[in-house]
Amino acid sequence: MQDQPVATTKEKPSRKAHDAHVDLIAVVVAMTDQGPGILTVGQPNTALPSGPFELGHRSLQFGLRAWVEQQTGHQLGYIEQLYTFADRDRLGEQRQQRVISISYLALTRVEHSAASRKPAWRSWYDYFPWEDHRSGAPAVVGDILQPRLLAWAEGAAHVPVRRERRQRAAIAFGFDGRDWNEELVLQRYELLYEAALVEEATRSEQSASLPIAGTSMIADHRRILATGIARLRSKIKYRPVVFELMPPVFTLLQLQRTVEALSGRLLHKPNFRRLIEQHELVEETGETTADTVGRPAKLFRFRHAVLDERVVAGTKLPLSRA
Amino acid sequence: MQDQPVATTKEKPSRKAHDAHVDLIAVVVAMTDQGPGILTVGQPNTALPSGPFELGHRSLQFGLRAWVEQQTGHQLGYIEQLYTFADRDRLGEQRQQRVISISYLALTRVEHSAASRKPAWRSWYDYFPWEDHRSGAPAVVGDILQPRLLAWAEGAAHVPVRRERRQRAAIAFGFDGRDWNEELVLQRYELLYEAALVEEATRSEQSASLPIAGTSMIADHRRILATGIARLRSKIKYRPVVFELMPPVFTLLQLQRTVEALSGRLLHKPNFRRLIEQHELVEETGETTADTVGRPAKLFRFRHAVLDERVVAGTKLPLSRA
DNA sequence: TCAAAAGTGTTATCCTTACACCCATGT
DNA sequence: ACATGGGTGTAAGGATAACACTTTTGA
Repeated sequence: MQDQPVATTKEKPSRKAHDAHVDLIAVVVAMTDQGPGILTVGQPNTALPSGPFELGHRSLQFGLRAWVEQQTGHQLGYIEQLYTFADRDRLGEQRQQRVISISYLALTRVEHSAASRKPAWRSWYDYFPWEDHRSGAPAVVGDILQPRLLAWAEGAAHVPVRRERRQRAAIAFGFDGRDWNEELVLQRYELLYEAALVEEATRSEQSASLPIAGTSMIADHRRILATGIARLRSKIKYRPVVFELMPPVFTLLQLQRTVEALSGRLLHKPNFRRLIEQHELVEETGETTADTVGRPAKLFRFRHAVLDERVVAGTKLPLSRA
Repeated sequence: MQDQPVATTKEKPSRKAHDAHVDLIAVVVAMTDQGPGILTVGQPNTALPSGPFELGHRSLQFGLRAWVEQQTGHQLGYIEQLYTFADRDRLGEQRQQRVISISYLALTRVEHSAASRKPAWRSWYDYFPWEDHRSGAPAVVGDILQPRLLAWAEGAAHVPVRRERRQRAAIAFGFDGRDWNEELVLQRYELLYEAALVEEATRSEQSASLPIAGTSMIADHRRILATGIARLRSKIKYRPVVFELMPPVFTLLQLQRTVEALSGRLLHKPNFRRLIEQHELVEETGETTADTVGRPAKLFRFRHAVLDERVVAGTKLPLSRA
């Protein structure tokens, strides 16, 4: 590594002029009794843990860990980067400055210890009630969102724009008999934002419009949360990340319930079990549950060896024989 | 959007203390006559286009476009974010400052115009010669990299570390009869870096060690390039991004050659054609090529409609019937 | 006629999906 | 007995992979 990491062919203007403030933001996910939980801060639980990146931080990830620990008392395990974006910020005077926000997705387990600090876990469906399709499509989708989105679409001045809005809404929310796609979390939030159906969209306006859908969050934290949920819903399909959320030992139904909570959809039990066992993701412990009801279930643990053996995902390109 | 985008529960220290310099770096890919090309700058073509994010830039992406255009004369189309990382930088005096690097992947076409400025395209296999398996595994892998990597593995003090190094190398490079996985570009580069087989790894050392494998780049640009290639090799499998690199009209063989160039592997022609046509990614133009040799081929164009209709990828979870 | 590339047919195999059914335990 | 959850069998359908083969052009 060099001291001057970027040498462009052009002149380098004086640096101070465009230096930026860097914020780290965490979407921390764990399974709670109330469903898929995210770690929140602030009094009405409307913010994600976050804080500025400081010179004392050894790296971006260390800075993130430090802030989350300081603000919630929770220690992070698995972390991956989500997205980086920039906004204009205003300093005390007239001068403007940049704010760079670097967001991360973290997966952990809740500690049931009697620790001094109780981290504030909230179900992510509090913020995105339209995302939980485990009991079929929620009423809010057909009763409220669909008519409002269509009204918004028809409100466009030009025909092609109307058509495009209708189509985007139909794809994102599964209107007109289309399938629900649980991965389109961000697209759905963005549509609701554009249609001013979420509180965040009406902040800059004078129009004290009707905040309709779900609990809102400060700044753009809910958009970041949407990004995190989308990433996780996509990733559980091709990489064994669910196990970061599971206790060391679990039954297959517990595993299934977790995947269902994350994806917001019900799964087919026999086929789910075969899928897991066929991929050799788990191994029996030999124990069974002393469950209160029903036949005792075998207990399993994650086969950590799979992380070494395979790289999990397969091809999809029709390779020719070597 | 609010002016103060992040409100933590903690005190906010004075800002200037930890403000950071922000750099934008682009991995710009296009198909050239010499294979998969990346856009380079600098005299021996050892740098990616890059520049600082400035207050005048409307957004990160606009800043990136501006720098690439200014440094290479090339206009960008498709852009996606790759990764953000941080390094410590030294200012003039003793004071340290942060440098945040935000990297992007861009896909374009080369312009065959007689423009004043000729952008400097280089085959990415100049920098990663071990990644091209279109004519089978390159000699360098078996002749040089394998013995050196094994020597490096055996150089570890402890047995478990030796074992782990051997296994990582075997998985990444397909030793011991394992399949080659073209997506592990970054893992391979990191292994070679750890084993000090790339020039970048020997810079801080006094040891004027032997730079073995491929053309090196300044700072960590080659690592960023590896990240971009890996992302692209992965993405062409589940999203129709190849077409960003194709001319408006093309034959199926040209399309196949492009995918082969990107993935570094040969594909099975009949099955490739069926795959493309089955997914309805293209439509015939009605024209055929006036090709110099062989039977004239039908010309196709990308069906842009697929971007609206489907979201392309399928499920992978065993959903229960609604 | 031959080389080179375009293009079609067909089969074996694997994975996914759906349906039907049996097992073990507590109340 | 029956409710609840655990667990197995199997067959249809689709996608993939491998093989063999025909077609159309220019040299």
